[in-house]
Amino acid sequence: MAIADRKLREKTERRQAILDAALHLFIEQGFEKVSMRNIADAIEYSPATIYLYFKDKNELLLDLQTQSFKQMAQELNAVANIEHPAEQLRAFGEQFLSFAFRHPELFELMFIMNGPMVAAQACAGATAWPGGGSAFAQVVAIVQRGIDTGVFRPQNADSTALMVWAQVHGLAALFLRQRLVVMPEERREPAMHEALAQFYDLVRRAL
Amino acid sequence: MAIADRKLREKTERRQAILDAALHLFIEQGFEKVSMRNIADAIEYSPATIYLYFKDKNELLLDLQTQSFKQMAQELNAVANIEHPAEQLRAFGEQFLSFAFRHPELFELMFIMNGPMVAAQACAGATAWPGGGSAFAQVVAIVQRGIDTGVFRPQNADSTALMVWAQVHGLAALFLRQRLVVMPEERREPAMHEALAQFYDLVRRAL
DNA sequence: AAATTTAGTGAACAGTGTTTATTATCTAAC
DNA sequence: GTTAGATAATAAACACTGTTCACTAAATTT
Repeated sequence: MAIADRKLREKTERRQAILDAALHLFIEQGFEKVSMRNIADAIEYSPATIYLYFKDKNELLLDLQTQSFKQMAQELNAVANIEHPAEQLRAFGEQFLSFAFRHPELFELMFIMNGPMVAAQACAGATAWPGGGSAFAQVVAIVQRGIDTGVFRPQNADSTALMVWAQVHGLAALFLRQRLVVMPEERREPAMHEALAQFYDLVRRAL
Repeated sequence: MAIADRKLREKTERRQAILDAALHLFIEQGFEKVSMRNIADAIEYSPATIYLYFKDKNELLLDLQTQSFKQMAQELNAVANIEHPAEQLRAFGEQFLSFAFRHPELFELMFIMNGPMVAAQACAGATAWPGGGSAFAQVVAIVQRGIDTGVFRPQNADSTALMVWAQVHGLAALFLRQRLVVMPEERREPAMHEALAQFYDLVRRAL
């Protein structure tokens, strides 16, 4: 069935073309300023065509979110070979922040926007979130290794990982959502990195 | 000029009536499902009337945000009389989380939404954010007192305060934005409180 | 009593996400 | 090779959104 194969291939190609165009627009102009019609214009199709490939806008966003998580996972692999767990956590945090700064729109999609999560919970059961799941598992693994090797004191690895995740997410989210206007412009980025350094100092001293 | 006084009073009263109606709707139905027309319906005025009292929707949101910060400040006063700085920080964190859980819409308005910050930066200079400013100052004050009394090791109080703020904000934001679906439903709230407890354990041991 | 300021509105504009009836095209069976 | 049927794409519409503006009616001042 060569014809059916080609049809399927073309279908997934067009689907990916829509995703690519959408991501481009979102990154360039931000999520608030890009509509389904804009995306349709960019790929030179009718708006209704997009709905042949995606149930709705949220599903499109979820697909982009999953792609973004893959990209982040790839970038976070840079910390995979650091032996000391505390040092590895520190590197992870800085890599995470760096990702958030270099790709603010992707960060928003992955950790702030509601749309993709609505789609995730609609399509799968209440517990399935492929992208975020593996990202969090990465943190849990680092913490667990720290506990297993006796570097960290015994603890619930998942709540410790949550503490780490909340710390880095909190810093990035407060900054990207303009909540650091409480401090003078020139102090914002330095204070973030100092806060992160202090946090990992606490981890190294007392975890 | 008794008439002018009455007019001014009526004007601010109607303005507050709009804010009250809007807040009610937002809390009940969420920000995404409430439009300017819905608010106008609730107060039995035309949509255009709202624009006689607010420049645009963002300005209305900013006013509600400022009110919300006042409410939170009031609730956070419960921790004002705790002597030990580390214990005070812990109580602050739990009070903060409690507020976020009891008033998820207000939390969203204060710490996540873009709209109010757009209005804030439009009406004032790039550094004015009355609501958030005093909230953050409260954390800085606790930390500073800890440093001054020799309980905490000397540090930049603002970056330490940022670390604390990011921790509690991160936990609340991840939860409220459905990012804790990575763990089983029954673990989510417990893991949050464990993470917070671990964080303040680190603070007590090593700050 | 007339002129003027003020408060409020209906209707419109340009945009949004989404659905549906309709058309054109490409595939499969006779 | 022609006809019946699946597939792909669309134009047009629906019910919304935030916002503006010409216009009316009432209250105040002269």
